[in-house]
Amino acid sequence: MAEKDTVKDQIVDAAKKRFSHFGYAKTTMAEVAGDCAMSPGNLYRFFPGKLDIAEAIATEDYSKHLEHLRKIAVQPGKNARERLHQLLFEELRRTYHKLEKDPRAYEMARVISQERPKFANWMLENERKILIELLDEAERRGEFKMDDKEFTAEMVQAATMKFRYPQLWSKLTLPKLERELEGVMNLVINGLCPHAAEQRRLAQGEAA
Amino acid sequence: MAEKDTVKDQIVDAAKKRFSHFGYAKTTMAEVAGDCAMSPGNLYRFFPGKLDIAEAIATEDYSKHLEHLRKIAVQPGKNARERLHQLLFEELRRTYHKLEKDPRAYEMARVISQERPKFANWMLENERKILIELLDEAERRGEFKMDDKEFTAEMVQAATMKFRYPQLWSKLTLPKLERELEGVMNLVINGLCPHAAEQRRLAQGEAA
DNA sequence: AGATTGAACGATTTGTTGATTATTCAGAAA
DNA sequence: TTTCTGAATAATCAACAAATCGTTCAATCT
Repeated sequence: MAEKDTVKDQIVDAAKKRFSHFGYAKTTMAEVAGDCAMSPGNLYRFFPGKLDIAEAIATEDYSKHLEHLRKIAVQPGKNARERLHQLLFEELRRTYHKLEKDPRAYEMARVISQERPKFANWMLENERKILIELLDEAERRGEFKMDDKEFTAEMVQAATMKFRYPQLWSKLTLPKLERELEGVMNLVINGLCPHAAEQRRLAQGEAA
Repeated sequence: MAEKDTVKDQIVDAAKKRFSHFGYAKTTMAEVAGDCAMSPGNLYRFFPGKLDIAEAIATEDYSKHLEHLRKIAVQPGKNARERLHQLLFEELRRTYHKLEKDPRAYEMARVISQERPKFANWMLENERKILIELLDEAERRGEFKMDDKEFTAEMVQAATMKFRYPQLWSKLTLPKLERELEGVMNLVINGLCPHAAEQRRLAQGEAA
């Protein structure tokens, strides 16, 4: 089993190099197998298929990102608004830069989310868990107020959908996207209903 | 000029029949011309190209829809929350049903928004104007409170982006989309900040 | 003159072929 | 037995040819 894991890692490493160098479509299983000094057929003892290797790479990469987000969400010395702000902006900037400068990453993101819709869903769920923790703590501290935290987290994600895979949906530049995300975030936090003016001023003062 | 308009209408009518029957890609300019008892070349005295005929059809259809939305937005005897609710839901249901049951409509929507990004933008702008009027009146009546109405309208649109061309972005069913839109709308109206409880209860009571 | 045509042109699509590639599996190696 | 191989297979892709179609415009008609 430990043996298997190191072989899997070897395959993932070889594939990672090929994919990022030549792209997903342009690297063949035979090449990856060759890099690992094994036959193409043998790859299938470790992965069900080519896409699963790509998924393993994406999972590994994404897990690191998740760690990062988790740290942001529990950052001490910052209020919930600030942490939510940083969380959403980190998400936007990461995917924007990743897909912007790296056509290989873009290709892999497209293929995986096309062929494995479950994967995109799994990412959303993971982030929602972090979001729920943040909301939960914020409510305990009296910063936010909501009925159902799970549902609210889902709605925050729905409202910020546009900023998740920005270049799949619009051709907006990063500054414009950031301006919009800022606006949507304020809308979601403050709402349209008129309420205590000091609360609003307080919150906006802190965000700056 | 009046002459030209009736010929244009004739062309649009013929194209509308063909497009909805056989699809945009599968109907040729020669066929449309034949239906109008004219030569293919003559079509170009009335429209710059095939896409522009499709755009004319879409514009005509969309204008009716806009009228409908406008009526909803100024509906007497309903508060701003209710009218905003109906506005957003009407938008969701229309596009959902239109694209759901009619693959031809889906094809045309895809082609136009792909080749004429300006058109999708124009639709957004038109709806934003309605939204701004609604927000403006709501603020005057003290129902909503915001800094910049234009910007807020833009943000409401950004937050509800997911529900605009629902099937281009997700495979969710209409009931699930409606549930989400309901949630996002409440979030946008009430916000996350805690505020007067009676306001929240009042608003939710009215929405039901 | 202005309006209209339809053949001509270039771009796009379609159909076909051959090659490449992911995947499988019967058997060889360990 | 268990691990691995590599040829066989079926699916996909690439390249090329033929056909189709959107668009133009010189010629024709009114």
